[in-house]
Amino acid sequence: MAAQTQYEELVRQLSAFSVVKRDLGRITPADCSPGSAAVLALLGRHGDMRMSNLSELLAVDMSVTSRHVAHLAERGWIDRSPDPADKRSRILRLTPEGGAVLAELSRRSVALLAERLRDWSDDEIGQLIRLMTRLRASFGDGRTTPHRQPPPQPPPPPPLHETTRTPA
Amino acid sequence: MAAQTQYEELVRQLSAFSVVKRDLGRITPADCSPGSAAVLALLGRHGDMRMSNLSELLAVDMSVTSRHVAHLAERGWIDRSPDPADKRSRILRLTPEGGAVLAELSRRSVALLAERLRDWSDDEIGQLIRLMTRLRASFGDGRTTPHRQPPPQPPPPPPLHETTRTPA
DNA sequence: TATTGTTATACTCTATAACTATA
DNA sequence: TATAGTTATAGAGTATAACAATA
Repeated sequence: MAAQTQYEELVRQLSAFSVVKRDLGRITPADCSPGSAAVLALLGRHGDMRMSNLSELLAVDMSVTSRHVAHLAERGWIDRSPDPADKRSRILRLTPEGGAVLAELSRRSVALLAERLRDWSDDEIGQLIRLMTRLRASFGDGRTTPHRQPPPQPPPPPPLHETTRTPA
Repeated sequence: MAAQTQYEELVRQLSAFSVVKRDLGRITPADCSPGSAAVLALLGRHGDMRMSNLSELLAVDMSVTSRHVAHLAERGWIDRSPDPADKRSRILRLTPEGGAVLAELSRRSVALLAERLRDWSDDEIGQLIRLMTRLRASFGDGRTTPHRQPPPQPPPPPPLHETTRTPA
């Protein structure tokens, strides 16, 4: 059980943390909002999936996911094919064009982080990732989510879809 | 220099981290948005200050601060008195009513965190706070310019344009 | 001329609710 | 009846730009 001061400090850090996200969100390519970028990244990382699955990974309502996906589909960056097993569902898939956008996106964010985290050691970054992952699990789990994931496991970068990953 | 995989994983964590903030933002008292709550917390923590100072602590544009502050002032939770030393400035001060709201706010957020972080040790929480603080510093500090920097990039013209979603 | 703060405007993200089409 | 997904609407956060008052 932590001290109250610690909790209040954590609240403060969380409250002010948006600045990091905002900064990172500025590098998205034209016509690709940070929200859409997150969709591309998840599709590149986990491969094809359904709306509901994506929605869960994004931890937002499906209506939100739907809009981001529609935006990307309009630009030809992802594909929505009907699920033969359930005609209500649609399978989302990154297109080659979407893969290119994702690659550029990835390049830019890695470049930004490499510059910002110049002074960080691998171990420190690893610790931060681990703790953030765990915090998300502590929050996202016990509530709205009808689905539990084995939490403290930053999913290893899974296989990318064909033309997706930045080769660099 | 960290591995690219680490950077990409960190991007993923940052992208998904909003869920924690959203969850925490749900506990604010009536008429007090998360943004306004942050203002109350900073005034309670640092004492009286000017708009510009508050704006810097919040790490948002002063126009944003101005709106939050106006909201709180309308409710009598903070006070805006003219600065005798500089008539352009206004000194912000928490009122007793504002202090009460802040106390309730604090109570609720601490309660929420205590529940969510049931399994965390003091040390782990301390580490998370330390790393988040450092990450914020790495981002917010090096450059006060929240603007696009065309810095060390005289690179091969990528297939995508710079982000210009919110042009002049 | 530069700075402090306010206001108007616009854009993104989000959830809720109503709706459709399947199951 | 319940579920997958879409759309409309509303609320919060933010930045930019134009403006007022003062330095």
